[in-house]
Amino acid sequence: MKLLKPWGKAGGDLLHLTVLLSLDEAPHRPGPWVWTGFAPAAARPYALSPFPAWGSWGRARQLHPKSREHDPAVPPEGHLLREVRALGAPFIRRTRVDAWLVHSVADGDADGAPGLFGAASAGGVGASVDGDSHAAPGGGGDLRLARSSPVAAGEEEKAPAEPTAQVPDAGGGASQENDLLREKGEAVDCGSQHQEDEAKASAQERPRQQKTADGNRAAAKAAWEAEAGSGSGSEIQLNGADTSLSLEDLFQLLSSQPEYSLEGTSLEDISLQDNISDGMNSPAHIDFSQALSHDVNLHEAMLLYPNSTFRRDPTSRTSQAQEPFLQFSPPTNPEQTFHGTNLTRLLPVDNQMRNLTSQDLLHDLDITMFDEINLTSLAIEEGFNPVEISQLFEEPDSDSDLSLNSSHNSTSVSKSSSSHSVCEGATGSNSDPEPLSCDLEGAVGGYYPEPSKFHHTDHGDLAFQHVLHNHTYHFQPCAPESTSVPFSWSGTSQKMSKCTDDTDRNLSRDERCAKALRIPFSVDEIVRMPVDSFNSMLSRHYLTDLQVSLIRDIRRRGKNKVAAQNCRKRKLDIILNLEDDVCNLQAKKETLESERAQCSKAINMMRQKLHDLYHDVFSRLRDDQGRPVNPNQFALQCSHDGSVLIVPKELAASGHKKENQKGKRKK
DNA sequence: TTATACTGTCATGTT
DNA sequence: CGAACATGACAGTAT
Repeated sequence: MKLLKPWGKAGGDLLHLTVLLSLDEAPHRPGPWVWTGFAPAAARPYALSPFPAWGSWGRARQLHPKSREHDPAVPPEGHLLREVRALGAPFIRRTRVDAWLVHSVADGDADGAPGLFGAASAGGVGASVDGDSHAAPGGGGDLRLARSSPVAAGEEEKAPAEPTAQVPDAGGGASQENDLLREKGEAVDCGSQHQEDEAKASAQERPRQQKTADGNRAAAKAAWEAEAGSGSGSEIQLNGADTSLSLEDLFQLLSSQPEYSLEGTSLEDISLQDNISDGMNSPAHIDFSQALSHDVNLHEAMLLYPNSTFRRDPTSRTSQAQEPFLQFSPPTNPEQTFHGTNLTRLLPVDNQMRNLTSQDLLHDLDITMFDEINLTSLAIEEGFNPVEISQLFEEPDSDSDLSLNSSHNSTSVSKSSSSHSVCEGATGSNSDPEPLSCDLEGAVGGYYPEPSKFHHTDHGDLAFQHVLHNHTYHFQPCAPESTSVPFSWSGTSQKMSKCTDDTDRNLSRDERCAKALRIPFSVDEIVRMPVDSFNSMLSRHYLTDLQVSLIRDIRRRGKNKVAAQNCRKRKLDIILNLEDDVCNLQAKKETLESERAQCSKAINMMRQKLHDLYHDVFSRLRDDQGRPVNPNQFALQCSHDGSVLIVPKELAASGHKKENQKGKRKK
């Protein structure tokens, strides 16, 4: 059994609620085993096993996006839910994440290695359903799958015997799943192993939980458990003995589709409303059906204010989300917040209690967003424009852009070991995330045609240092060298931020390097300029060696880039032409073969006609005595003057030989 | 996770 | 001889 992990671009992507499939590869039970989960929107096109090796289903296969649209076998992106429906509702309803988790833990995943969505957790998307909760420092992920797993796993085995512990409708699905598990020999393994792991997990985790969970949270949790345990008020009783709303349960709920109403219990009726959004004003409750069908961002749902509606605008979301955090003092230790150790502290107390389950869920979903939110909230308190900060945070190139657009005292020099070019490093670490450790000494110390453009703002540096002093922001994702490169925060920050976003986002490495070294020509000019103009240009301007070197490198690389493009285009053309030639030749061959067949057919027809005519003539011939001529003894022979003679076959044969000999002699 | 396509870059040879 | 060009190979990224 394999779980399809979400992958793809994690950074900055909003978490969308979608369905993730996994395939059951058991050879004796072909067909898909469907699991559900969360995935970044970017993973959706691949949610149907893009790699044939991953499953026997093989319906969807990896195709280049260009070719995918031509392949009817690959379902369009928007049809995933329909595909899931087509696979059968019971499997969808009976999603079991914990079973996999048990295996994962047993395989050594308990140390916090990426689990179901652990891989994405590092990038911030999909971070965790699994839990990273295992590894969440400080026990932030105190709501673990494993917590409900033992019961779930036990239930996995006991499901047929304890149908009451299931969702009213889940009995059928449970039995089917149990059957599947038994066939795979995993159910027992799941159960036993799961309980062992649960014992370990609970032993390790609970003290941490007790340390980290604040009183409100504990109270809320207790209240919830009491309520759920009593079975009253909860329209869906999840996982029997363990009455807490686990992630797995949420998985089930969220991944189920509203039309599969869980035996008459639609998602809208699910007690999640009572427990997740109960604390909020009622209009803000999460509409899971909408979420499922419209990819509503879960964070939006979580952060909804009573009078808010689902918004997709990140800006509005940011500004909206920051409000609750304003009520709190900034965490004294940013690390604590950035790693999501106690995110609930960022929420108001009342919401904290009410959003317990959603907090737990969403904490695991995307820590990155919380990082962003924390940063934003902190920045607000520092008097910075949250939008700018958000942009900086989101901007993958913000490091380079910042260092490029602001004045610098110095930066590290990074020269290529293989050449004299500056800003090397793209080869090893391509484009955007590249450190861009350009040598700016020449830029700072050299002469520039437009020195007025440069404004060094000491107070800006001080402002940033102030920020660094108070909050050690971790810009590593976007600014590995930011600590050594002070930049202007104030005054020009707005302009800078705008410039960063609007103009630098799509700059190539050479363009950014050229900008960094204040080279007064565009990259396009440098590359396309004729060599004479280029040389005269270099001589006309006072340029440092570094600038000249960079310019020549830019020109060389630009030329070579164009050459490579042309070369590839040419190669592609050649290949296409060859393919065309092959097609043409094949068509020609087929044509010739058909012509040949037609000729053979015509020849045969002619031969048959001649044969018939020959016999017809003979049948009409009579000798002197009026008897028919025997065609075995005589033959018809055409003379040169057109007359037809009847000759004995022996003479005709000798006559043919003589003619053939004459013909050969003539030749 | 793996396969594939694309792209930029470098080294090297050719024009 | 140097510049431009062509191309194989490699690495990184996107899908």
